[in-house]
Amino acid sequence: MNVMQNAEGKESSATRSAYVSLREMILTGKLAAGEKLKIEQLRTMLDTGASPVREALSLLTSDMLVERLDQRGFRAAPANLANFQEILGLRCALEDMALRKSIARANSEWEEQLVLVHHRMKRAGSQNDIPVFEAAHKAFHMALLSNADSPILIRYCGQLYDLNIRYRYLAAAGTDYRKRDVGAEHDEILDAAVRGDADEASSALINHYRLTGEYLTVPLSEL
Amino acid sequence: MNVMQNAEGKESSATRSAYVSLREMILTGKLAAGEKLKIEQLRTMLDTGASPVREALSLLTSDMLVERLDQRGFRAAPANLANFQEILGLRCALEDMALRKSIARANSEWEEQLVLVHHRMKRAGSQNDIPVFEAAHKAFHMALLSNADSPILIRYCGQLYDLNIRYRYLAAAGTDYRKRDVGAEHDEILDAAVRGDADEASSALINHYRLTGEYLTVPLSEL
DNA sequence: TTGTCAATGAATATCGATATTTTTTGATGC
DNA sequence: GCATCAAAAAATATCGATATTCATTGACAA
Repeated sequence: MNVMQNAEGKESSATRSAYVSLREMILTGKLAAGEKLKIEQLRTMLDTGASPVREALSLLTSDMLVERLDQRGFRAAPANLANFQEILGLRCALEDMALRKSIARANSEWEEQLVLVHHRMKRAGSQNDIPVFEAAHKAFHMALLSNADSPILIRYCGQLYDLNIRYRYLAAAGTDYRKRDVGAEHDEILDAAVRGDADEASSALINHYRLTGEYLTVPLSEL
Repeated sequence: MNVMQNAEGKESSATRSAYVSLREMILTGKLAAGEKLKIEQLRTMLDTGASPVREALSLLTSDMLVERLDQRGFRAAPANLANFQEILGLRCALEDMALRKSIARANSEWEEQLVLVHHRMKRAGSQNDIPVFEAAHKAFHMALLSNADSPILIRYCGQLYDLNIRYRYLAAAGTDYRKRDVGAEHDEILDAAVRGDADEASSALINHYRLTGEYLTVPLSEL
């Protein structure tokens, strides 16, 4: 008894379950930015012991989603406009680096992977399945960088991606994407990447981020 | 009873003590790269309970000094030449960014801080007090970046600095610094930074790293 | 009023024991 | 010999209880 299972039915530890759940709750804002995270409260919430909760929170520290205050427990990482803008700027710089490295090492296998992941994202988008689209969207962006042969850089980009997601949820109420054709932006990035045009791909990617940034800055300025 | 104390006599938690000790042991190679980290072994080694050890190891995951294998415990992060070269390259890119931002926002307070920290480093160097010099050296390099107003970038640079230190220890046996005048390299960086010459400061800094990289690559190529 | 301090309540951190999982060992059959 | 699989051993992961620390409250004195 007491064996945890993940989505695919594979067994998983209580710590990992807690990690995944807490991560989700922080990213989507179910646990608010800056909020104190009490062990007991989370323990009952997730129906598990204190040890897995503490360990999961310690792990979330890596992702900059949780802060650890010595002898004073944990809290969800605070959110504010300056932090958002820093994340946006770093993403542009680091993903530019990673994308250029990826393109410099381009091969047909990577290009095929890109096309595939892009197709899945489009399909999920047309079916209006938000959670699936979100996963596919991240997969697409990470696939663009995946060929850079630089695990640490990829790790940083992934972290920043998630931190950015969080602000999307924070600003969700005031956001209006209607004036944007996000699909076209993605197409442009994909085309340039497959074509091997690093400058074009990078500027399309950065443009994609800057636009998102502008959309989010207004609602976030109230933080 | 059972109150932990840190160097300054201030109280500290068992988890923090374990974190600091384990970090030190991994950075200096007392715990070898790739080595399995058994809880029981560390528990007796640090004379503390299993919970603080586990939590400390989870925290060290943030720093990429420890890997967590689900249901299979922890291990010290592996080390190899490719990893070292990635770290070196990323340091050059990220510290270049941070240094330029720092210089762009230069003010007299920051410049004074630089001069002060540089002085302390020189003094420690002339006194041949290795541990103090190491701390002062890190303080100098971080001070160069500290004015960038970009906490996440600083965090990344600090992580990469520590990861790099680890390779210095790994390669220590075969390293020979005699042909280098590291002090002069530092002076050059400081001068350019205080002068506000970003291009000069950045190239001096990168040169400093590249030289270190060359010195270390030979002994590390046996890994 | 304001500041200090002790007492109380709440939450964190840690321990020791146990359940669970992985790894090793060794017996068995091919 | 070599693969397979069950039992034993080792290590991890988790629980429940307790010790420790932090936060709050209210009395008392300046």
